[in-house]
Amino acid sequence: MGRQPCCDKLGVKKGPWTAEEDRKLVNFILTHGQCCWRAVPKLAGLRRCGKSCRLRWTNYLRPDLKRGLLNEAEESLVIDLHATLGNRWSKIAARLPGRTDNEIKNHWNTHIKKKLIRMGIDPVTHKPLQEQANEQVPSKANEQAKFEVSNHETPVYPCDGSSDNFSSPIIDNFSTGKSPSFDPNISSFDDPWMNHVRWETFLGNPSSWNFMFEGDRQEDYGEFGVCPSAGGDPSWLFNRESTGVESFAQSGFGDIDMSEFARSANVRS
DNA sequence: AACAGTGTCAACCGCCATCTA
DNA sequence: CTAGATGGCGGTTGACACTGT
Repeated sequence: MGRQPCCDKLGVKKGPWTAEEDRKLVNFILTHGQCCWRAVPKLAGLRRCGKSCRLRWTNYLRPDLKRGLLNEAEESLVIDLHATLGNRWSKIAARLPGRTDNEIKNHWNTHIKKKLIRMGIDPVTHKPLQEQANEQVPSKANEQAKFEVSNHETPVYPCDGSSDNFSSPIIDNFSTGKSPSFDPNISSFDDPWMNHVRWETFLGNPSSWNFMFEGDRQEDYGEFGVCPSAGGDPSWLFNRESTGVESFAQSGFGDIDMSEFARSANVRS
């Protein structure tokens, strides 16, 4: 009846992942693709729960991830999207190529929330904080907020639909179906790893999957795994059926013509 | 130098909708 | 049809780093 449990609770390791575990997981996924997470730990030789493997992959190891803090455009976009979507981080993340829901959630809680409060905006409702605050003698925080608003390079737009004049290049791009932060003609990957695995490199030339990490990742990982199989078939990147959701190539490079993508990678669609 | 307080973020927890035997 | 597993999601935690006293 039903399915088998996702993992044997006994003997399952928890806590931070080691470089060795990361290497095993990445090697496994590059070889077999994202399929049944329940089977991943066993097949990859990991004493981890499948759920933990999925999380580690999606939040940290996926090659299409951007690293580092969100830039101003991304931050503004998150604020705009949060105004309409609320705490649906996965939905918000889907609009920001290379960013994960966890990352956005963390950034919201540690940076944006405080920034909005300093600016006198309720981070939940996106409306100005209570009128009583305005009636009080301007506090230091309010003065600071005014200063920040007047000096903010990326204006904070009203998000409650109250302004008919509201126009954001970011949101405008969405209305036309264009991603605001990803231009396939320009390398938007400031991460050395991502630069290396840019599609024209690793899809067009799968043998290039053998590489060394650069910069700070090198000491953690050393030599990366090999290209999936001798043939280097990257079709798993496009295998929607296997996961039931968009693979990372599709979700991460959402605006690229994936049929062209697939053709160049000799992948059956 | 030692300690406390604060910030950051990776990872876990628990819930829920969906899937499947 | 149903019980139970899976995958996904949002909330929370805890370890570590950093800063202030």
